[in-house]
Amino acid sequence: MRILVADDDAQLQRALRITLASRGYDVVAAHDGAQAIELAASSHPDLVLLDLGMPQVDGMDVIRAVRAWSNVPIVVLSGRTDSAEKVEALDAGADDYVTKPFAMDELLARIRARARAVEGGDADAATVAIGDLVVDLAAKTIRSSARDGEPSVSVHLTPTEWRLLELFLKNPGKLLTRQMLLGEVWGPYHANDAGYLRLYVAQLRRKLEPTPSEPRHFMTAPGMGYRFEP
Amino acid sequence: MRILVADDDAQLQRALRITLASRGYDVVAAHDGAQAIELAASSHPDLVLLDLGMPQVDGMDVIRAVRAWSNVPIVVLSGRTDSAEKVEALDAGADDYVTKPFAMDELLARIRARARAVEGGDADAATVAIGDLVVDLAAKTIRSSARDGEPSVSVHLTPTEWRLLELFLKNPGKLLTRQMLLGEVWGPYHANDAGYLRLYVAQLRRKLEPTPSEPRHFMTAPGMGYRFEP
DNA sequence: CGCGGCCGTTAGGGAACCGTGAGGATCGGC
DNA sequence: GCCGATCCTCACGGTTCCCTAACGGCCGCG
Repeated sequence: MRILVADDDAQLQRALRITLASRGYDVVAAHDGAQAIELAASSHPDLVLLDLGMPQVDGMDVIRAVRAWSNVPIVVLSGRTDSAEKVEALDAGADDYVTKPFAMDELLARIRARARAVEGGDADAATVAIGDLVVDLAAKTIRSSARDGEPSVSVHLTPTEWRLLELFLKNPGKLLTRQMLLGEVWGPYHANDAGYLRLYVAQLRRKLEPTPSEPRHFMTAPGMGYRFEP
Repeated sequence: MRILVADDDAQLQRALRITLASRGYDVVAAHDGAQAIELAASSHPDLVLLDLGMPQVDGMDVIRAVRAWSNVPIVVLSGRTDSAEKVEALDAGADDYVTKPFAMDELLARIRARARAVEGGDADAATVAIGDLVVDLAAKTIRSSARDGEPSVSVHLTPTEWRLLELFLKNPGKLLTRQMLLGEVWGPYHANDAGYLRLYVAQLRRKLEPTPSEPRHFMTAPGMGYRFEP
């Protein structure tokens, strides 16, 4: 998820960059309108965070220029609170409008809301790569990434396998105890049946690992549980 | 363009209804949360305007209930200005959040922004090819593409079959859960009647698949739902 | 060296799920 | 009032999935 941050205020620019990066976003920075238009085209961001009050090129022109060739979500930041400018920006193609000063957690929530819309429309987001396979949690599909002319072979997983895989992908690198895995997948009353886990982890390895006998992604932590390594 | 207005304040409700109707929108009114959930399913609105401060059913529960089966844009109205509630509503699935009192022209601009996203999605799926057939969602017609001098044989679908097909075509490649399909087509209270789905998916296959016994486009995902492959 | 615990693997039965056909109930047009 | 279209109910095979059970390999320990 790449976000283009266009703001001429160096201090705010820096704060946004740090905050967004810490949330796992990939941040591209622009310091004036012309640069914003250029980077919106060259860096293919998934979302644009745009300050209207930039020098030289009017922020409104940036919106119109970007909308001429792209449907990327645009979230506007502005110090102006009068509704006239809000209406103008939104009708020019902006998707949301936040007035400064703003609460950072609200801005992040609005960004998440726009990002959610992108994932719903395009299927290219929300995918996780694991080895040569591409996993799309929303669409529940697994396809082999394009290699050596091999046509995209799709892998089929059962509902229980999906629930287990989802837990692994959402906690990369972290140790997942048997108790936690069993509780999340089979409910709190089966927290002692370790047999289920061995079976379904084996199935995931057989379907997703290049060499199931020597797992590289679904590692076992003896006596404790399992760990997923991207 | 149909808008569901859910607000218990009769005066504001009336003002919104008149203003929206004068802008050419088709307005459906709900006066409490339970009615909002019901109408969101039965009237198939293109956008929901939701007041969080309604009695009996919490507005947040309305968001979650609707989001369980529908992706319709939700614009929240609320008197609360603290960012915590904004974050909660947006993360629950709301697309925008406007605090009262608000400027009417700003609200209308935000509604236009959300409506724009909906129409953009529709425009792409004007005509979809599926096998040898060409589906026109806007005109509600299906004809066989030109082949071997065969005159264009048209396929007839019932209203329910159209609603189901529309969902499939708008989410190509994605898994559609039973809950989502049943909620969108038959409303949230029939979310457990899986028999409907089997029957109507079978009808779509019989009418649209070259060999209904071995479907290539309407694939079933056992235990989860169905998937449309173009 | 024998033993027991832990993990991985395989096979099979029972249950849930899905596809299909026939038939009744409801609604609108003529 | 008749009739066709549409929607829903019900029951019956076939398939898929989940769980149980058992067996073999690896390791640490007495």
